[in-house]
Amino acid sequence: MKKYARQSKILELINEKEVETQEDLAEALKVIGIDVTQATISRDIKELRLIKVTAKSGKYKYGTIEESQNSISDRLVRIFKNSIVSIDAAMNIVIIRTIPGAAQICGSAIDSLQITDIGGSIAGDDTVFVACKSLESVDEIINNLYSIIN
Amino acid sequence: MKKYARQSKILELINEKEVETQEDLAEALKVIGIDVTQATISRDIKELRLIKVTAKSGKYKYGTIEESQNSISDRLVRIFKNSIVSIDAAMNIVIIRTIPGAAQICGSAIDSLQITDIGGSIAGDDTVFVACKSLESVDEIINNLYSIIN
DNA sequence: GAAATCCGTGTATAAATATGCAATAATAGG
DNA sequence: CCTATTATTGCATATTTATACACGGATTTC
Repeated sequence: MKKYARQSKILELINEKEVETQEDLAEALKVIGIDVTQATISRDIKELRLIKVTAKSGKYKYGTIEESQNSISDRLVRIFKNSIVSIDAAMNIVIIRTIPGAAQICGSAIDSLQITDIGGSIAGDDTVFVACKSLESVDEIINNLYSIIN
Repeated sequence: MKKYARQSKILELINEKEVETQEDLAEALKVIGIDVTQATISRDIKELRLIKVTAKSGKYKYGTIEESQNSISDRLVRIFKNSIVSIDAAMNIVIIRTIPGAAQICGSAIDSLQITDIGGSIAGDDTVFVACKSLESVDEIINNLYSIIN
């Protein structure tokens, strides 16, 4: 049963360097004396639940879910940036206008940020209403949102 | 700029049902009036940082990193199960024997479980030493480990 | 100890995904 | 309003990944 020793090595390898493809991985393994085909690696990767993520370079690389967690909200922030048209307020409601169809996703983005003093949000097609728990917190929340965009 | 509206829909779709391939996604989008090719979806998926995960059925499906977080340690537990040969103790050190080459990965598994009273662990090739903070906690920790295996 | 079963793997290939290039659309600058 | 620049997308295809099938070796069963 050499499978787990191999899988262990695979984890090591993808931690050490950016492995782009399963072929690459197969080659790297061959160097250290483990000789398997891409097919086997495909199966290992499935078992290990490894995922292909985009490295800083923009290239793909294999990684673990754990290590990718940092970049979670990253994604939302990026979408956020690109779809917000304006931010305004009416009493304790922050009104965010987005490009058409993007309100839902911006809503989720905001929710996932877990900003204190936000009671909740509701999103239509191009507008998100964010309910602030107090009038005092509105400005801060707006600033908070702006800071994400910039 | 219909891109973000589309990406928003993509997120909705993969939440609603198990989408296996990018082609499937393209078809589902077509149904709701969004007509794009697989190539575009590939790019969207890269931007959204969606990942292919194994659904309960064993099939692949697209998902977000967030939703896959539950299954994180899942993986480690599975490896754990399959590579542990024996668990024993010497004073405050729990000694875990694994199949050759699997000690490292088991060590990481244990670390990631964040069991209280474990000071740390060190792994060779087929043996892991787990340092318990007190003699009293040893039994409990061993039971803990056994329960994972079963 | 032969037969049946299971597991891990390679081979070959189908299936799925990523991408270079070109066209088009959106945006900005004057 | 026109031009330059940048973004978005499709098409075609290269690249990458998953898998059906077959096989060998272990393990179990009777």
